[in-house]
Amino acid sequence: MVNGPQRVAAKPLAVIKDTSSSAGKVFAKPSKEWVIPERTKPGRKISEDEPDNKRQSQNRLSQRAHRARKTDYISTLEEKLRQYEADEIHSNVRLQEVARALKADNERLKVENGEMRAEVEELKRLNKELKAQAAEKRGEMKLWKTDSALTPPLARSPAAASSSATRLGRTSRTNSQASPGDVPARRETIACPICPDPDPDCPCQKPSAIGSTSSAPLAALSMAAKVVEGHEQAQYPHETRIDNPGHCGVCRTDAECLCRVLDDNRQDNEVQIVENSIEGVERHNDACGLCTSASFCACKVETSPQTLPNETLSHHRPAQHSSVVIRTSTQAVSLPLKKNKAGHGIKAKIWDFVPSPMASGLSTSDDGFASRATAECSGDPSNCEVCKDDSFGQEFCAQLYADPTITKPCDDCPGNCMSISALLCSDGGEGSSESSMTADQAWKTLKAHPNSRFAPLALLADVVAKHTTCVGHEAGPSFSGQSISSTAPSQMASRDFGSSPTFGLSRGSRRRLKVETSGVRDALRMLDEVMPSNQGDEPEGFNVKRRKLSNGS
DNA sequence: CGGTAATTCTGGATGTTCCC
DNA sequence: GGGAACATCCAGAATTACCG
Repeated sequence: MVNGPQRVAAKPLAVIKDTSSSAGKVFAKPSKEWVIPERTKPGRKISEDEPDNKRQSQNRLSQRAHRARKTDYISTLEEKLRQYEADEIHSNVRLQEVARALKADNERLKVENGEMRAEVEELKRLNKELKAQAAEKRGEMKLWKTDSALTPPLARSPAAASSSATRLGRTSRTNSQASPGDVPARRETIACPICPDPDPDCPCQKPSAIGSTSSAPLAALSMAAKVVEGHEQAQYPHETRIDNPGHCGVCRTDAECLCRVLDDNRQDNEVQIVENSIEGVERHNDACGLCTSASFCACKVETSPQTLPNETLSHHRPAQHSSVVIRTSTQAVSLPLKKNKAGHGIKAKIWDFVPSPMASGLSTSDDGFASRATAECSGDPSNCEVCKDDSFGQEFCAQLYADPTITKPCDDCPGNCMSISALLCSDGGEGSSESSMTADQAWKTLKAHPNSRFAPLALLADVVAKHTTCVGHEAGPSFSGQSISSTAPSQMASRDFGSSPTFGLSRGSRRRLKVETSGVRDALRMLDEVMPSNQGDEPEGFNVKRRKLSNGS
């Protein structure tokens, strides 16, 4: 019977959750020994009489099997649906957390961007002012040259001129050509309203005399140039700057040069690059449902990492730009359609069920399907390929191995396998008459029960452990999924199992546990008695009427 | 509260299709 | 052709709603 355990089991009317345990474990206890009359099964009774012919008998059995498969298929689909819904909720919560973090990050970056843009604007304004002052000064000097035929003040004192010109980043052609020892054929003089043809030795030609009138702007210019130079040096520390305004190596004056035009545009370009980068990302995709068109969102990073120039952002904020990797459990796993055996024209069996990777607790490989579909639960939580991604399997195996009844060494076991118990080990070996299954089959069977989520796994593990027998161990890498050679207990005697924390087996070896089906039945019976904490998990129309107790309550 | 019809659930019987 | 799988129909038992 497919639904046999649900029907046969007596359901407790109430359970008391004892939360007084210091370990925080919750054990369900019935408030009393309820004796509920077994409800008669509705519907047509199964006929006891043997069919007349073979065909009739075959069809009857076939139809029963077919209905069992159908029911199992539907229940499995319902379980998958519940898991998908639970995972969807979980992933949505995580996505919202990521969205909140990214939004805060975005706001912070916006503020920083605004500050930086203001700073750039300020520097550009200052740069223009300095250029205007320099141009004005040049025009003034030209005027002096042409109109008064007088030498500019800068040229009168080689030291002062050199100093000022050096600070301005340029060198006077006159001074660079004249060595200190040379006597110029005609010294350029400063125009003097008193001396029509001033003598170079005249006090009016002394630099100090004119310094008060003309060197002040130059000093300010020099100071401003230092400010700009310092800023540029800080902004482009990797560049070696030549000590002149045009650092291209070609220009020697402060006239228009391509290198300075490029310098002026560089700051604007830096800002523009960042803006274009972000806009490019924004234009790409905003279909996650959380982001707005003007916001930075992980979905854009996730979908188009190539559109985000990492070097640009990391150049500006390498330590603050948080990288976000979203890995939700509800990533679309494309389940391959079941292929016909011959590839065409062969009808697949309707109720054959291919367990999904999620439902079976297996992770997906690159091809999107279970790569460990043939893996088996070893029963050892520290050495199990199947359970390592399955919380139910991990917890159950951990409880199973933590059970005090199975940590007791077994003196009688020929392989020192630390069997479940001496009693079970002595008579529950390979030759046991009790029908049995592997640990893998046991926990899969238990997990398939609808109430497995609400069950106290410690109790389940305890029940199973009392019906579990060690039948030897398997050597070899259990994670590889390759065939593992079993070792007879008699062959295990010479092995050293003493050093491993997991039952004395070295990593890569695993025990072979045989679980009696009676133990699994007991556990299933326990699961039948577990009252789901949330009745809303029950699928609609799922035998709601049959839940009514026959005692009239 | 008892009777009754409607509904639901379950299983058997039969026919069809497809594969080996 | 035999057998398996499936769909469909039908019967039987239990449950439920309704009414007098």
